[in-house]
Amino acid sequence: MIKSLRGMNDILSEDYERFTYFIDTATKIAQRYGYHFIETPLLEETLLFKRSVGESSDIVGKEMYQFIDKGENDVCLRPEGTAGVVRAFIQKKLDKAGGVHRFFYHGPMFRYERPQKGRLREFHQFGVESFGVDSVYEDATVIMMLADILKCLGIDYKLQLNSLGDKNCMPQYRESLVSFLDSHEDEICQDCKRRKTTNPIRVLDCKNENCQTLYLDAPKLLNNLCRSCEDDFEALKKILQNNDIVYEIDTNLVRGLDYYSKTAFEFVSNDIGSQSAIAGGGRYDRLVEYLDGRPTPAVGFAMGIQRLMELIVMPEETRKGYYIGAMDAGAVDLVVNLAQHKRKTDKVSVEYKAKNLQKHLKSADKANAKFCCIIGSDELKDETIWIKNLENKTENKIDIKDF
RNA sequence: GUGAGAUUAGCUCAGUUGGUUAGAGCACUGGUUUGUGGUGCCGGGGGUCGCGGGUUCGAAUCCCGUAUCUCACCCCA
Repeated sequence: MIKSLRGMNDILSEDYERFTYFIDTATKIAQRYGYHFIETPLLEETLLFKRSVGESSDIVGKEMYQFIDKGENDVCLRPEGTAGVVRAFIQKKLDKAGGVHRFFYHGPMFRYERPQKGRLREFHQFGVESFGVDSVYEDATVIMMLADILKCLGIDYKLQLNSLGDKNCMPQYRESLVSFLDSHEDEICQDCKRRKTTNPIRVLDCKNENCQTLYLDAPKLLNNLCRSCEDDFEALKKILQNNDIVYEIDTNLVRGLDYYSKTAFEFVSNDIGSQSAIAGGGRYDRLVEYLDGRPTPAVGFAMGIQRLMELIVMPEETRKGYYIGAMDAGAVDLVVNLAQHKRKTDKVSVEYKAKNLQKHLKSADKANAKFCCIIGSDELKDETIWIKNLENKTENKIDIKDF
């Protein structure tokens, strides 16, 4: 038997119901906030991700599905969604056009990782990107939209907030952190020694207990923000408070991708195993110019659909449509004919075999139909059809021509 | 990429110190005087016990390899 590749799953039946319910809900809410759908290719030039996500990240360093195509282009399957959207934004010259552009997207992403609960090699993200607004109100609005989506799906979450500073304060902070790490070189773990050179900020969310105790004395991001970053962060907290969004500050929250600045946030859940992040995002004011566009402020988020799936509270299922069957073999042709007619407007399931009433009612019930419609020998004779409403248990006979 | 555990019917799982034709519940299907469903009764189909080797008179059971899933690390949505 040929099986799907490791970490790549089919989505069907109940999963598909949940999946589309999520997409529909998130789409509806994003549109309320003025976002428009954008579809970008699954395959992009490798350089795009190297320059946006960053070579120091694990995603680019070891998790990309990268290969040389028949035209000898170095390409890879997208490991995340933002880079492609930014590329499209620049390619369509929207950066030069000015104004505000808000996009949402959803689709498969690919990372060559060891799969486990809530982590697949092919997984689906829903995300939004807002271009051209530098106001911190936009950061807050993006967070509130995400909160709206989760609330609408009945998902419990915790929101963690941090500010990563900008080009004025981040490099300075990075330096002071590195010199702090230098002075404790002998005490930090192997991973942190590696991070010190590749991506020093990442030491902050090291899971090692020794490291964490040590870093209590390390310089804090939030204490080293420049004036404008500081003001924005204060404003952000206030806006969220005014709009009843509960959050907690986590000075060690570092996003894994290089392009973030200022606002960084993560929505987490305790109910999905060790992969607790269900959505993450932040501001990335420098990314557009990194990718050769005109400098454009931007903010966005992405959520992992598979991680949300089992948390989604689905609306109660209601009976829908018709079940049509015959109790007399001679009525089957008529029943199929009536079903075709009814299908122009309603969901219909037909039973091709003649059965007794009890069997039909059971099947209709199983099919979750609202009406069970039967033609037996009596009905065949007087050209009527027997209809029972399975919700309120009322039944009646009507002329076939009125069905 | 590293370490640990798991894998038996469509699904959830039993299966004794290795011993005849590997079981249950649910699901599917047929029948139950062909007119009343979501909990009646009786029957039926369905498994190369993940895959490949090995030990043994004999392996679902023990050993080795391998694939996949799960968990932890790493990292992230």
